[in-house]
Amino acid sequence: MDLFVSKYFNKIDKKGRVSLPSSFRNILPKINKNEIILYKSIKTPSIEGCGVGRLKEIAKRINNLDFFSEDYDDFSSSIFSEIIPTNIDKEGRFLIPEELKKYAKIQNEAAFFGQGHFFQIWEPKIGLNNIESSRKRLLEEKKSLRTILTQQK
Amino acid sequence: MDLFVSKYFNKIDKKGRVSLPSSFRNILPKINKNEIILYKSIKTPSIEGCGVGRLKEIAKRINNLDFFSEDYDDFSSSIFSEIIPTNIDKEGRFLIPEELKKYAKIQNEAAFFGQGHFFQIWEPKIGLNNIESSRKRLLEEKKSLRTILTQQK
DNA sequence: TTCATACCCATTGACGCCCATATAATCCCA
DNA sequence: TGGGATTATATGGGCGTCAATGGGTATGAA
Repeated sequence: MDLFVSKYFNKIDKKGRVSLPSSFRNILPKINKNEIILYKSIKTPSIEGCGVGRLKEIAKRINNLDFFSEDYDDFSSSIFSEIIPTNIDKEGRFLIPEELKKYAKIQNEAAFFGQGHFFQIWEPKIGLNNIESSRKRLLEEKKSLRTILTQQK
Repeated sequence: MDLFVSKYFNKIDKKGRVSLPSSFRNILPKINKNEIILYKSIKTPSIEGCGVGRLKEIAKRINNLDFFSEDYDDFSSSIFSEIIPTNIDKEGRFLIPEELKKYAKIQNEAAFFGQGHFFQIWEPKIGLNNIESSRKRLLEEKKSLRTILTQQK
């Protein structure tokens, strides 16, 4: 499995350390296997993270936006300048920067949600509520959900 | 036969392990033959499962959506975070995650129902009742299998 | 010095791997 | 073709390993 999937709830210890779920660690490329990048989610009060390789993908997507649009400026400045490279220790733990912790209202426990090519870190209750709302929105638009889930190649 | 078909009733042992029916195991691709993915059924109190190949298809489709759209967020959080990859041991057994067991009210025995490209896991009595009601609904609405099978899209 | 962080070591519980057995299915040969 | 022998499947249990977590200490920057 080479995608970030599933949910994990890990504790943050006195020193501020938290384990990146083992299955997430295994997805990181062997080179840079002890580094992830973190940044504020644009649309939600959560932290997003991924391996360093993913950064290039994001850059490409932004670059495809119209260079003179407001979106371009907005994304470009809100993403790149906000990115925080972070090291993972030998036990697979890392420190969540204070600013990001505050942004996501995280205190003693962090919820890790797989999102395919990246993952999110939430305050557990807020995160679960958000998943609930996303799911409701999708179910209301049954047609698109069916298309994605049931299409055969 | 490369489809999940038929019904099986297997016991869950003290450690929580249950055998994936042999005929289901044989359908899994040789690569990834010891991994399945599980998730809550959207419409019924049951667990659905399939091989990892199917997930990659879905991931590809989601990734093709507009990266900055709400749909993208909704799909990725409702689908990827709900998916639970699970390993199958050498004897062909796996663990049903607690959360899913609770969702499907499964305790000591699990019913496996083939559904073609995926399968469902039910609490045996609930599952059998569901089949019964489905059958009744079909009869009451006087739909014949023939009607359904010959319908054009 | 003081604070922050990385490294090292320890603990606990869960899980994977291995081996064993019973029952069922299949095979094979006289 | 009958019946013993082999194989497959479902199931049970021991035990080592790993993931998550906690804490001590060294290192380095302010």
